[in-house]
Amino acid sequence: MKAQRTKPRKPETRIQKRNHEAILDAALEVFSARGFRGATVDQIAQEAGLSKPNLLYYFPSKEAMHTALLTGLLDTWLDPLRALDAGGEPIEEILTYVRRKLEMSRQMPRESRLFANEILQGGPRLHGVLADYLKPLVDDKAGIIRTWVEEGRIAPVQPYHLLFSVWSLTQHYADFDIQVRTLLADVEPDPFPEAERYLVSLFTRMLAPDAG
Amino acid sequence: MKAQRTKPRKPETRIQKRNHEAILDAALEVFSARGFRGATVDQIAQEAGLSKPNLLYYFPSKEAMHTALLTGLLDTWLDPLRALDAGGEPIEEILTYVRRKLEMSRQMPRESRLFANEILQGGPRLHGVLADYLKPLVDDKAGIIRTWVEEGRIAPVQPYHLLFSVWSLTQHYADFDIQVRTLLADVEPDPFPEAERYLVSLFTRMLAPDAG
DNA sequence: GTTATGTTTGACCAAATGGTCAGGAACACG
DNA sequence: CGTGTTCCTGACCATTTGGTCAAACATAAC
Repeated sequence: MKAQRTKPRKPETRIQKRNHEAILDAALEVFSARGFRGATVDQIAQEAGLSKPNLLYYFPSKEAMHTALLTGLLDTWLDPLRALDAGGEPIEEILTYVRRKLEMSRQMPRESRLFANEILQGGPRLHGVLADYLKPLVDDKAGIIRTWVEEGRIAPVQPYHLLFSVWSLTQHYADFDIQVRTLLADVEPDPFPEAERYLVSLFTRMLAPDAG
Repeated sequence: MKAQRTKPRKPETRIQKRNHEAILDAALEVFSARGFRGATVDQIAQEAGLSKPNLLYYFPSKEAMHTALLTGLLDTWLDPLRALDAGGEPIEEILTYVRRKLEMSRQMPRESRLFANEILQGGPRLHGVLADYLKPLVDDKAGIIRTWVEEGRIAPVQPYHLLFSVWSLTQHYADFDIQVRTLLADVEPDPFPEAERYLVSLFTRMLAPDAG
């Protein structure tokens, strides 16, 4: 009790704030490009412009940096899904979701690859989050989609697989960026404009409710 | 000349064949689960039931095992695409392609993850293959699809993005297996039957040529 | 059986890597 | 200023890891 009197959480110093941010940004850069095991603390330190012992002054371990990244970014990552509104016009809602996810693949490819790397390896550092945090959200949104189907406002689809398809189609442009760009090298320098057209068309056609 | 007289490639011993296979299978298991950097030679050795020095008797380095895997599996991996036939019925050809790719995700998830891991990291050990080997094939098949579009036999789509969508949608079920199974835990124990129905429906609706 | 070839391993090495620590430098604050 | 706190670093350590090697062991062929 008395021990708790002194401020339990000291506010961050100016320097702490700057360095925490620099480190997390560097860690995102390196982890997303090489995976957890493939990244070295030295690489992160160099990317952040700090010394290795200095990194470990701010984070107790490599693992801690990784965890801080995953948990810190998950919210942002799921924002577009959270915005899916049961009260909106179904097809427009889903198209907006697709557009926002694609935009995130364009603007935040490192985050996409960070999660992809993690899940690819069986998500050892993510299992809990998947089941406890992601699943309830997905169950909720899948329920919304099921309702839309039952009301005949979109074509009949399995809601979970619809969500999977949005994820895979949009994140593909971040996660497999090199492949996409290699194959499109002499066709389109920037894949995203055409990707948006393609995906909007795909979901529009697939979801259009059966006439009659 | 004279030096070449003695058989340039000795035929594989019985033991060599057995161990080469055991090692490559073990390497596939470990590399696909942990990535190149995350895999250790010891793990592969244990998985193969051999000692580490013994592995390195059959392959000169960890890198060599990885390369042998990638190049050896690429052909199999691209078989379904190669089978896409310009002379077939367009939508049926594409649906067959989708089904075969999905079947490969089910039967060969390790191979899928191996490639995914590699491309995710910028494909340092795959760049050449992508440009020299995959690209010509994809250019060819994209040409077929473009022709189908021009002939009005399928709805207008950007051929490359159509191929990307087949890849991402099908491989998602192998690469993100844990996520898929976690989210579907209390819905469907085996995601694949429903996945096939969903994907067939998706591509059927999207590709149906415009009436009139 | 002898010999040549192919196979296996324990012991070992150098480099890389995550992490520690004692002490020094910079800073905040009275 | 001076002093307590925060910040930073060079040197160091233990472990892991890819790879080597000499010598032992198995196998096939004559």
